[in-house]
Amino acid sequence: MSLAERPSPVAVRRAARREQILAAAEAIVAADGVEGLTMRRLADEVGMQAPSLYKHLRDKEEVLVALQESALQSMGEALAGAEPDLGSLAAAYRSWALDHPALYEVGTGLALRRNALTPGLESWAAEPLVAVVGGDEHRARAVWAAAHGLVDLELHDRFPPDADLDAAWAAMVDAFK
Amino acid sequence: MSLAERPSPVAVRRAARREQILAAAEAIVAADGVEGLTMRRLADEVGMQAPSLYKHLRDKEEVLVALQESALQSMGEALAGAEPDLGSLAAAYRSWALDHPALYEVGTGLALRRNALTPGLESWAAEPLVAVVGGDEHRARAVWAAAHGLVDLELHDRFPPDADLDAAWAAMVDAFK
DNA sequence: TGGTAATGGCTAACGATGTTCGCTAAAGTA
DNA sequence: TACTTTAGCGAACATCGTTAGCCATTACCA
Repeated sequence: MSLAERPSPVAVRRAARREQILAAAEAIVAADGVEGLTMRRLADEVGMQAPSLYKHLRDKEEVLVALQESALQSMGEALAGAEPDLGSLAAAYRSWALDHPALYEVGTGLALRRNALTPGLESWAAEPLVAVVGGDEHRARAVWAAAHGLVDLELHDRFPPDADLDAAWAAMVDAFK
Repeated sequence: MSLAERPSPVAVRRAARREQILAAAEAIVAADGVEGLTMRRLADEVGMQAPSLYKHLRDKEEVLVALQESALQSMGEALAGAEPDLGSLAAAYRSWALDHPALYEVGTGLALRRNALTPGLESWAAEPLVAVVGGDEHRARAVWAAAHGLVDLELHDRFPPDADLDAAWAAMVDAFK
């Protein structure tokens, strides 16, 4: 850190305000889902008027992209903390998603804005999975997709109410073992 | 069909109007995606004003549910027409989805309104898949989810641009073979 | 230290959205 | 023919994301 690069106090405050807004956005989404996230509601939560948000953010999409990044980050940590076998990873994936259903939706339901995302975050999050299938990227994508599909369908209530989802997950893990 | 059950001409016209509206809705979604489907736009397409739509439909959600049903129907037909092996079914699934991306989104992205749906449609559509995995319902759900996950991630641009998705599909099919 | 520029709030407002209301003319029915 | 139902209409409302314009405070610099 050279002197020239030291961030000015004003920049620090600016960044802190932005973080505060994004944290509030995440809280709203966690509490009330994506459809609960409104610019006015968000502004309210941080104690300002909606138009003032635009002094800190370009538009609502920027909020969603930030949430997407946050989701990827948190999910990646959950996967990294799991035992390095397919069953444990699958379980970690599923429980993270069920614990953060709305954030999961934001994280995976929006088209990925690659250039807006921290470079490498994506592959970093997927890394434990790639490792566990022996480095075969195609297989890794198939497993990832299977897990995502199971979660997505479960979250959207697409399985019959009496479906044994534990068994479905087991079947998936078994297939890729 | 007894005499008493024969639908009156007025009921027939009513139903036809409704069908016309839903067909227009499907066309709009196919052309411009779900976000292009607006009540005013829809009304315009069938030559009326937006409020008049509510003489035929309860609300916009009813339109979406109808589209969901239509998607399930069309997709089920595509699957039923495929060769009864996993590779062919997977290919049929994928190409239907890629041919109808927006309809696919409506069909699978919304929470399923089971009670609003034609009973049995769901399991009918899934039938070819269940058959090909030998009747094991858990395995069938895992395969279904894997296919859905692959399509969903592809449609949302979640795979790296240079990813070989044919290979990913092959890996999935191979795993469940 | 005083003057100037940038920052970060505000209110008002716009256009688009889904939807409700009340009216009316036509169609169907007795 | 008289009544009721139907299916359209325009006006309007609340909510949404967002823009414009204004203003006080803050930061910076001669």
